[in-house]
Amino acid sequence: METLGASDPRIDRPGSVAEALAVQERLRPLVDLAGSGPAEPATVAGLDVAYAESGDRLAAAVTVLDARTLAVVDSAVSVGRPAFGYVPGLFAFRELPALLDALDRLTVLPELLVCDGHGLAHPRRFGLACHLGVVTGLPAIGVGKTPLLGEWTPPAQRRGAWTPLCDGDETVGRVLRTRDGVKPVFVSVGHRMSLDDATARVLALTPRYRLPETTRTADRLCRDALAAAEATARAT
DNA sequence: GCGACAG
DNA sequence: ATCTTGTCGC
Repeated sequence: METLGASDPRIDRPGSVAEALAVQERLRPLVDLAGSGPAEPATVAGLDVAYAESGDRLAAAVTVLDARTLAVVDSAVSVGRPAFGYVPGLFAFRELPALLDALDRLTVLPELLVCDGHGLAHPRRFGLACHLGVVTGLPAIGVGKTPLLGEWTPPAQRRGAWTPLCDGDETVGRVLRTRDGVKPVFVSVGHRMSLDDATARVLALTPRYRLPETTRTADRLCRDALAAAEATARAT
């Protein structure tokens, strides 16, 4: 259950901030902004990671939901170590190896990835959702709980209301109210998905709570997996 | 120069 | 992210 070492041909494992920035610059042009993904995917995956307080271990989880019923139809976890320090803007390098390993363990290939973090709403327009999308080739969207950058005004209190998230002249995402009167989330395009479709998808995934069912199920799974790994480590 | 800064 | 108590509400 351990994350494989530093040998995943799909990704780079930068050893410095400068190297990580170079990787983002190189991959950024590969993001598909045409929205070539299915407007109504049959399956949607949620991805999330939990960290041990010691900071030396993490658990990544992916849950695949039936897009219509929101029932979990598959899931997988991967326990490993953070692959990079936490640096705002380089966040993806920290979780990518473990998330890809978890994706590899799935039986059902999801048609859309819903990431816990941003996509284009990123200083170099290449947040975790873009990175995961490009590396896997799957449509992806980013849903952040707090903004990384951008100017915005609060959307109306009603579920479904939204305002643009802007970085200078560019609209990099949307501030979306997923529940009446509850703090909004920050939606941005990751890969092969339009902002309109991404918004519709997030609303379809939030019939009851602020956060998408995808991230909620993945969050519970990675927390449980981490707790189990910690318990095993303690007993060994 | 001084903050802000996804998880 | 994680650490943390109680508290308000359905």
